[in-house]
Amino acid sequence: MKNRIILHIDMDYFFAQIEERENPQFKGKPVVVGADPKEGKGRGVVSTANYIARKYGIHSAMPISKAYQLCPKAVFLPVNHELYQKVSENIMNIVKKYSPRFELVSLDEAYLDLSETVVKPLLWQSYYDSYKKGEVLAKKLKKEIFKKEKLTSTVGIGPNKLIAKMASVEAKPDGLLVIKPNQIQKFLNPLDVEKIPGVGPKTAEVLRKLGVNKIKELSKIKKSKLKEIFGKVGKDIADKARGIDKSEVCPKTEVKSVGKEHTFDKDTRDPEIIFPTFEKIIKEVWQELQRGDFSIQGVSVICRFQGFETKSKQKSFEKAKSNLEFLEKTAKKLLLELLLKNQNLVRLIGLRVKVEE
DNA sequence: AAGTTCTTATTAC
DNA sequence: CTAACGGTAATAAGAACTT
Repeated sequence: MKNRIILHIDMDYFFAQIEERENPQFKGKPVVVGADPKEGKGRGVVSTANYIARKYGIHSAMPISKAYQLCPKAVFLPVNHELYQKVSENIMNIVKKYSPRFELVSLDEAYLDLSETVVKPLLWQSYYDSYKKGEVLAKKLKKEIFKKEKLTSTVGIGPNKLIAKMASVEAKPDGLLVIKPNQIQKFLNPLDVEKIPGVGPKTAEVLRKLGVNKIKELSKIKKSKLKEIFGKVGKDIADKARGIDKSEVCPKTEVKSVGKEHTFDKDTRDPEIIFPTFEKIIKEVWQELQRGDFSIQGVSVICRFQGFETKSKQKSFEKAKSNLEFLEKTAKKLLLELLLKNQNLVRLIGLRVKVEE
């Protein structure tokens, strides 16, 4: 299908909005969902903050200690994953009804390919008429979700996943933004390069040093030049700056690795803390592996030390293994090697298993 | 020299 | 005082190693 219409839906400040819904007494107050702030000594990060909290400068992924500094009187709540999972299922069951071409991105995000739904049925209509139909559909979807779940969402619509996603980001909260093919450049040009999915802080910093801040400037750089600087992703970035994205809605990717990690309350070197924690991690990863018919192709152990220096050690196997004793033996050996080579205090330990099938 | 494995970095939600 | 930074997963690049 050449001319597609893709919809991206993103729930507004999802975790925090659910908490507001469940606890009306929080309405009007700053709400921060994430790690325990522990009077400002917490080690985790903010998962989601409502818009009132954001006015204090609090945002996702911010250290919870900083969030506490910015607004100690905010309502701080732990992540209630079970609840959000359930609400997510309810919502996604609604979203799915609007097109069979459905792709779940995370608990609060999904794509729909509306092409079949909205382009084909009336052959006499133009591709542009279909955008109108898409917009009507989006309004209905938002309304249905709000009626049934009392939660607001934002929808973006465009000719591909990239534009749909970027449109929804610009439109939130409680928004709807439709970008037709002839509006792509106008939409992208004034946005910061970091608005492109795949351009994070590091890439943006390199671009900034080249005097490139806006997507308009980025789109003027030759693809070959970007490829030179950023390698394979440079090519993608060049396409994205021009609004080009051929990726399909749906393909559910198979699991390639399963892992667990844990950050200690304090940096430590105490074997009475480190090893029992690691045993637990191994057991949990093994549990997770049992949920599918996985075989172990490789084991990698991660240690983050004081000062955030992160080291990993891995071992892969020609013929896949599948027994707990082997996993334990290999993982412990790798951890020992890491700890011997690095004498600093340990902040985090983790285990990741490469799997097949 | 080529192919595989290991290590680190970056990104996203 | 000047940083503070979770957990899970994918992917890419280059180093380090086998063969």
